[in-house]
Amino acid sequence: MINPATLKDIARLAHVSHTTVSRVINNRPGVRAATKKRIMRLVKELDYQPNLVARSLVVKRSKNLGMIITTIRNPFYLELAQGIEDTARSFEYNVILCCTNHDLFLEGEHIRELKRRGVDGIILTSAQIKDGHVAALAREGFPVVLVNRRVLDPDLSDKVDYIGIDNVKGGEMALEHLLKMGHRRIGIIRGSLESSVTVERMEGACRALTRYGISLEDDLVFGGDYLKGTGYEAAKKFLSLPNPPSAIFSLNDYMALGVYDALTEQGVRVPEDMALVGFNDIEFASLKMVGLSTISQKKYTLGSMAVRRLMERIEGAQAGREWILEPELIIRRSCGYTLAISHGGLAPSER
Amino acid sequence: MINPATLKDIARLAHVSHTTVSRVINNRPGVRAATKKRIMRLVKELDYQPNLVARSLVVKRSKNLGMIITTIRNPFYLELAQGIEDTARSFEYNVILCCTNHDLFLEGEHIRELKRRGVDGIILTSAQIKDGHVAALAREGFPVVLVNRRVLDPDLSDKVDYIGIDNVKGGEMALEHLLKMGHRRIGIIRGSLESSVTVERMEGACRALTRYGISLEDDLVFGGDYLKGTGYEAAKKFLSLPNPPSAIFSLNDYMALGVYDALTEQGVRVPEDMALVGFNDIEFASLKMVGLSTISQKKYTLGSMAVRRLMERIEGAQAGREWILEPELIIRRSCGYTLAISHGGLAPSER
DNA sequence: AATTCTTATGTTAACGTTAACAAAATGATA
DNA sequence: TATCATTTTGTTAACGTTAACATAAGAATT
Repeated sequence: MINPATLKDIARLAHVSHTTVSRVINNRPGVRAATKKRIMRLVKELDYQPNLVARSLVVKRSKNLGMIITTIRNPFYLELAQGIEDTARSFEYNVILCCTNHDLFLEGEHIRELKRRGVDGIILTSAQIKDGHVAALAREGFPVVLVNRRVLDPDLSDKVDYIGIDNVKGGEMALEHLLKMGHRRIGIIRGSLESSVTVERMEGACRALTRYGISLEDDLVFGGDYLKGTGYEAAKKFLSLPNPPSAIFSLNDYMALGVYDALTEQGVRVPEDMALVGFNDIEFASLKMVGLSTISQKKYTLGSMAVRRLMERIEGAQAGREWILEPELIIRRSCGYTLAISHGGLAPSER
Repeated sequence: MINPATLKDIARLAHVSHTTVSRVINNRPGVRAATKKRIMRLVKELDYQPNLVARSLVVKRSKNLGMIITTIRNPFYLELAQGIEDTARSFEYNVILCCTNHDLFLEGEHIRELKRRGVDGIILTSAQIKDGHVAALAREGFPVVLVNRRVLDPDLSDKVDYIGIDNVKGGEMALEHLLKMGHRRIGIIRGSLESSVTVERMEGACRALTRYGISLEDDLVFGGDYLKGTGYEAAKKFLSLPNPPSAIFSLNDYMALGVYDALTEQGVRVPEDMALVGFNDIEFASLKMVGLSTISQKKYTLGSMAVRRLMERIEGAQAGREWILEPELIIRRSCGYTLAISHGGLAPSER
């Protein structure tokens, strides 16, 4: 591997100082046209590529940002990541990918590493409700933007940015929809309580239940980790109940995949024998053969907005803003609504 | 944001030279225990974090690697990416994520950018059969490892590393399986011919066809881009044929999703009315409600091996090796095999 | 032609590390 | 106690840039 040409190499060949070359490279004014041309020719000829690590060192900007997500396996993060990557590139930023695998310790390690690497900012989607790492970053004013999950700490609200959707409303919409269709025993599958998303969606679900005068039954709530396996186990447990639910609300779509697996295995039909509503609207949900009703959020937009906001922060903007997008109920087959309609009517409560 | 402590800060406070501090940080021998302890205490106290960009500049190693993929939307790359990320971290490497969106120009841009950033090596999954960017990297001896897709250029075979599976065999297995089950008109959906994967899998498919004395019909081959939409269009086209195929081989699973969409839309049952075999075994394929028969490859392993090999290359190993893993036929519902079995027999040709 | 203003270029230092070498301090040996 | 070997520490330069300031060369004004 040949050593790439440096500013000084070009300077020597062009009989100018390296500063002049630097000026040309960054096309700053104050260089005679002839000199500029001579230098440019050499730049082309030697295929000069500026050494960004050297530049980073002096300008104290790496044009790198860190993206911390729990696991890339969850398709939800795909679209988010795409929004982040695309938008970052449009700002000439590169993205360093970090997965925490739901491990708070690893999150800390990654943050430390990213700071050592001199990233200009971090987009973090793995925040926990009480998250010391995020708190520390926020307090020192390091540019972070939380996406999807947030920290719930009033002290921090003016020190950290957040972009997400109204999860309470989303949870409420999902449950309300099932309740409207006449379901009264509804199984709820949630992920970790350390995620604000869980708390908020549960809160929404409870609101809807309360409005219908129903209280949350312990047996009908299954807690896990937002991965497919949790959905599978939850569904199996629900089915084994003496009085199983007639509908399931899975707090994310990825777990709903597991629900489908368990139901298919036991010959339980969706939506005839069991209605199902998910959350996030991952690509899978929209497949015709699946038709998972779900609460949709604009994942790409979320990622894109997060990067844009991060850029503002890097440019010095004050922290402490938040953007809450609207969730949307997407009705497909799995909730049974379309079926009810085509059978010429809704459940009793709707008539 | 407070400026982080530097070596010199610590040196000043510890009344030693910064070199001594550097020695302690990198725990090199030749520092008195007492001095070391004094420095260590300060390191802890000030929460000193070495500036990796400064270090990179002098040691000429960034401990960063670039991962270039076509699009993170294709679930195939998820698992691959995970293998890469996990393994990279185990070597204390960070991964810079780059998506080409199937654009060769963008691939070039990314490579250039990564080199400017001083990555130690690149893992590239977006190679085209004739790929000038890869060729250039290979010729200058830059550490690259190709995964999944390769360049087909005899001049380069001793200059570039490749890790993939035997796609010819995979294609052959898929088609042979369908042929064995009695199918004689088989629609084939392929992605871009610029990908070696396409050429190889097609080659395998043809071999199987030839063995059965069948020639490839133009109408039964649909070319696209390995994304879902292609599968959808292809299936619709096949169905509109005066004499539609009885089976479809989709060269990847992601397109098979589109096939399902089209078939479901038109009320064509899988596998009763149309058998279907995919390739890659993405998570979706294994869902019980889907049961997509497919050719499996160990995606995580591929990624992991690629990183390990890249590390060897960075340490100076000679280029020019390749690893070809074995594909595996995964029989699920969509190919109709299990159905045939349960009906007490196979298609005529198998009896 | 001398003076001022402007434009073009150069010199030097800095960024935070590591590396090569030099020097000082310590311990062992005579 | 002087000498040498060894251990510990320090000095300086380098990595490839940009930034601040200084200087030189031209052009414009008197």
